Parts: sequence; structure tokens; C-alpha cells
Amino acid sequence: MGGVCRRVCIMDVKTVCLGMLTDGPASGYDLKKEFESSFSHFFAAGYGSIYPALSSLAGQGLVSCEEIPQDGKPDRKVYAITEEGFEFLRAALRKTDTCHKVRSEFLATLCFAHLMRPEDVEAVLEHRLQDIAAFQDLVRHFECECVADWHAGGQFVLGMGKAVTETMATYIKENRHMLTGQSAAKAAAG
Amino acid sequence: MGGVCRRVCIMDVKTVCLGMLTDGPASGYDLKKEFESSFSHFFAAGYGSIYPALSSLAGQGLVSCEEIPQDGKPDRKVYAITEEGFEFLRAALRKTDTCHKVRSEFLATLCFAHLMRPEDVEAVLEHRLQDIAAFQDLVRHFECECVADWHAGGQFVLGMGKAVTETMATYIKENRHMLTGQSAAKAAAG
DNA sequence: ATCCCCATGTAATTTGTTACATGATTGA
DNA sequence: TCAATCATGTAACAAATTACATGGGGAT
Repeated sequence: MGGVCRRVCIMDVKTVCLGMLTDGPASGYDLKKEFESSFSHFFAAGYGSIYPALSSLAGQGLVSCEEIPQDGKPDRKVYAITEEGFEFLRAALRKTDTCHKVRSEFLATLCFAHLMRPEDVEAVLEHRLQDIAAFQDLVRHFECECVADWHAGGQFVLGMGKAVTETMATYIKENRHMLTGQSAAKAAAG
Repeated sequence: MGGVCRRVCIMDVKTVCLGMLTDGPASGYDLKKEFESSFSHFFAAGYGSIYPALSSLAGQGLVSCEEIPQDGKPDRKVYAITEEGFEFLRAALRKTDTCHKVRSEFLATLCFAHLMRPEDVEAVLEHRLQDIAAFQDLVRHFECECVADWHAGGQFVLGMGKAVTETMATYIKENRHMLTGQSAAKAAAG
């Protein structure tokens, strides 16, 4: 009623960056590493999203920026969340109808396994198992190093990633025969 | 080597529509229903993507279009895959390094559970459980009605959806205490 | 009366990806 | 010598979402 219309979005790259900064000041480069590690199983973002997001947050006064000169490299810009940033984040976190979207070329491809060459079906399956194994290595690293220091939320989310990927790997191994058995893939051409 | 550079994409809305048409001719409206049912757990597409995709496929000669006049409603356009369309699809299906992306506002939000009001954390969790329950209802419907007629690929993919969502639901129920216990959510404000 | 289903499509907007641009330091 | 890490940012592009535009028929 007279307020700004925020439409949908909310938990976008900007807001996630803001949330990451609640654990302490960081640069865009630092945040990218976080997207590649602890957030990798459910939220992707590249430099092309992160840097504009931080600029925009700074423009809104939700983060402050300290430029640290360096020799040879560009100035390191370290962002810190402000009190207004905290308020904005808490407001975003009040939205409870959150979505959970999957976009899987992997599953979309396998829907048409009967049109594929058997060796390609195998390759698709193997490729996915390797991705899962890579994630599981990452998880083991966290468990040895740092997970004990995380907030409960981070631990819950990582546990979810572990559980889901483990289920996927097991399912693939136990059901691959459905796609690679003799009855499958008759129609595939060269 | 002189061929067209196809870059990344491949298993996009266009190609998935093409794949769906291998089971028989259909309209954009029909395909939308398929995106909302059997594909809903791993690939979303709205009319704004589907209709342009079909137009584009028709322009490339990968599908043919029969316009069926109707009274009151717009002409029903029924698309059918062509031989060139089959070739294109088989080529797309040779790409084995498929991705599987998750974009979860749900998990991104819970990472910051310690900044949320306890009742909002509960609401987020409940909302997700309801979405999962809705999907599981859908699965039961398929299992009673039609899944037996599907190709092995479709059955494999549906089974994966079942397994993953079941794991998520169980994980939430067994670990929600991590987020809602007394030790959690001290810093949350009104 | 009202809502949902049928049925298509365009335009504007949002959002994110990829490629480009630069370049020193460190370890294998 | 080569690759990786550190470090930032813009511009062009691709893709999808949302809102808009239209409207009859059938069920509650």
C-alpha cells in the first residue's frame, strides 16, 4: 500500500551475496569461491553476476566498500554489509514461499534414451556419476576442515546436498540396466 | 570442421519440445501440460517459451504444422516431427556432457536460518514439504494410469524424481530440529 | 455469477552467461 | 615454460519469465 513493489525475485544473486557478507567482509573474488564450493550444489553465479550485484548493493547503501590498493593486480575491493543491508536481508528472509528449481539436461536427455546410441547413454550416466563424485570429495573436504564452525543452516543445507547426491548416485547404479539392457535402445541409429 | 558452431545449449526448450513430439503430434497447449506433469521435476517451460520454440522449429523444417480450425477458439496448431527433426534430435542426443543444475531459493534461504524468525523457518520447511507431497501425488497418478506404457527412459527419470524427492522429505523431517531447536535462531529480529 | 479449461501469441522486462580486456606472481 | 591463482570489470548475447491481448464453452 504505497510501498515499493518488489514483485518476485528476492533470493537472487544480489541477496545471496548480501547473505554471504554476514559472515564477514569479502571481495567479489572471495564470494565466487564460496559459490563454487559450499553453494555449488544449489546456486550458481559467475563473475558476470557477482560484480554487478556488488556494485548495485553498494549503490543502494546495503554494503560498504573499502578499496585496498595492490601492486600489479587491480585494487582489491572488500565489501561489508551495513545496518541497512541487514534490514533488507531480514526482510527478504521473511518470504516463505521459496522455490526449488531443477534444470536437468541430464534427465531431459535420458527421457529419450531409446533414441540414443547405447554407448552415449553409458557416457551420460558416467559423466553424471563423476560430477557427483567430485561433489562428494568437496563435502569430505568440508567435513574435515570447517563444517563444524558453520551455522546450523549451512550444516543443514550441506547435509541435504549429501543426501540427495548420494540418492542419485545409488539410483543410477541400481537402475542403469533399465537403459542399457538388451531390450533398450533398439531404435538408435548411427 | 566447417560445420555450424552449436556452442553450448542443445538440450533447451526447443529440443525438449522436439523430443516430446516423437511420441506423436501435439499442440503447444498439449506440450505445456507435459511440462507441468511428467517433466515438472526437472524442466520448466511456460507458453512464452513453448510457442516461440514451436514456431522456430517449424521455420527450420524440423516439425510440420497442421492448422485445425475451431469455432470460438484460436485454430489448434498440431505439430509433428519431420525426418529432419529426427536427425537433429539424434545429433543433440549425442552430446554426453549434460548438466544438472539446481537453483534453490529454498536452500539459499535456509543457509541464513540464524537470521530468520523461527516461525518463518518452519513455514519455509512446511512449504517445501507440501510441494514434495504434491509431486508425489502426481507420481501416484502416473503409476496408476500410464507409466507402464512409457519408454524405459521416462520410467528411469520418473524413478529418479521419486527417489530424490523422497530423500528430501525424509531429510527435512529428520533434521528440522537443527534449525528449530532452542540453540538455533537467537539473532532473529522482529 | 464466477471460475477454470481450452487455445494462441507478442512485447517488454529481467536475469544470467560468455567472451573480451588486462596483467603480475607463484609453483610445478 | 606453462598453468594456475589472484583480481576486477564491461559489453554483447542468450534465454526465459511475466504481463498483456482475446474470447467462447462448460461446470459449480
